[in-house]
Amino acid sequence: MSQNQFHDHDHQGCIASALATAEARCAAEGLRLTAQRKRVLEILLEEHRALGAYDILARLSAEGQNAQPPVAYRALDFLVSHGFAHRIERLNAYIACTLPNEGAHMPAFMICRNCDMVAETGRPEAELGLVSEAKNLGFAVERSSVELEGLCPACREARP
Amino acid sequence: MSQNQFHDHDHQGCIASALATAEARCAAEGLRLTAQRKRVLEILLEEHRALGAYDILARLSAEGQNAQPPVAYRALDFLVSHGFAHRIERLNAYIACTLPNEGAHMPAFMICRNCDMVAETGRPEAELGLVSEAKNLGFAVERSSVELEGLCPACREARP
DNA sequence: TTCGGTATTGATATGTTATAACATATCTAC
DNA sequence: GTAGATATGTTATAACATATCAATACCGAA
Ligand SMILES: [Zn+2]
Ligand SMILES: [Zn+2]
Ligand SMILES: [Zn+2]
Ligand SMILES: [Zn+2]
Repeated sequence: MSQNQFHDHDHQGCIASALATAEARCAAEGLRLTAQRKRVLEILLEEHRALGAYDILARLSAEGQNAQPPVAYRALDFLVSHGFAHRIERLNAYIACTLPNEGAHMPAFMICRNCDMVAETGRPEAELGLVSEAKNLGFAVERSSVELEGLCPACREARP
Repeated sequence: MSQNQFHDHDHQGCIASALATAEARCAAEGLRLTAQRKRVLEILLEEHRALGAYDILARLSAEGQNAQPPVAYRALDFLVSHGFAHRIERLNAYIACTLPNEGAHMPAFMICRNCDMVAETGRPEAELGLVSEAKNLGFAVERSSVELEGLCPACREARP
């Protein structure tokens, strides 16, 4: 994969590699990547955008499944809790992790307000600063949600 | 106000000063801090916790107003868009700004998962790092949401 | 292999958060 | 006072998420 999801990249390879990683990690860790969970991950991987649970349900329904809300939420819970996907709080939506090899990590997201694209950044040095800043105040960070909203490179050029 | 909201402080003064600041800024900027907006801000200021729109509606109803959802959301939109309150994405809830003098700013929040207290930190150096990191990727940050979840000082001591 | 516990799925109902749409009231400027 | 803009009242509905319980699939131990 190229530097980040805002730039052109071999997206079929991007999907295949994420799926392969998920299968390998599940096998290694004794997790069950069932058909439903895998299908939801595939749906998330199709685009570098965040999908709502009901978007996923709509896709499943289009494939003939009569999927009800718990179906999507259960699969998403599995994927999120094991680090194969993330929840974007600002959008009430979900996106496949682009760094599933790293296991649990503290991602940061850039959300384009124009085209809805979402890119995940790797290990933002900055975040370590935040965590230690919190520690100085006596607060023990367990999870973080860092989401930046703005214009992606393509949309910046299109409407400067 | 003391260093942050996790520690004891003169909360009546905390409320009064935030209200005074809001009134002053609205006067200076030609904004209308109407009775409803002011009341919602007062409700938010009562505690250093985030309240959902429907929590606010319940308080308004308890005071005799038959307030419907748009009443809360409109007041919250006003308060948030002018920097008197913030939305906590992770909680789908709202909290009064503790730094209303600074006008628009990029806050970071620490959310205690045990007691639901929320503290706002001032100008986290770290965040500047995130923004410049995004810039390097060609992404123009316009808004940010930085929310840390964990245990506040009091809850850390209570259950170590 | 069969049993029994655990994890997953199916299905229905409900809870929670947020906005659309349109009417009415209030304020401000002319 | 009238007109335009802003704010509020009111109803309905969209969008997001979970509770509950029954049925089935899976997996290791007897
Ligand atoms: Zn890709
Ligand atoms: Zn874009
Ligand atoms: Zn206070
Ligand atoms: Zn606490």
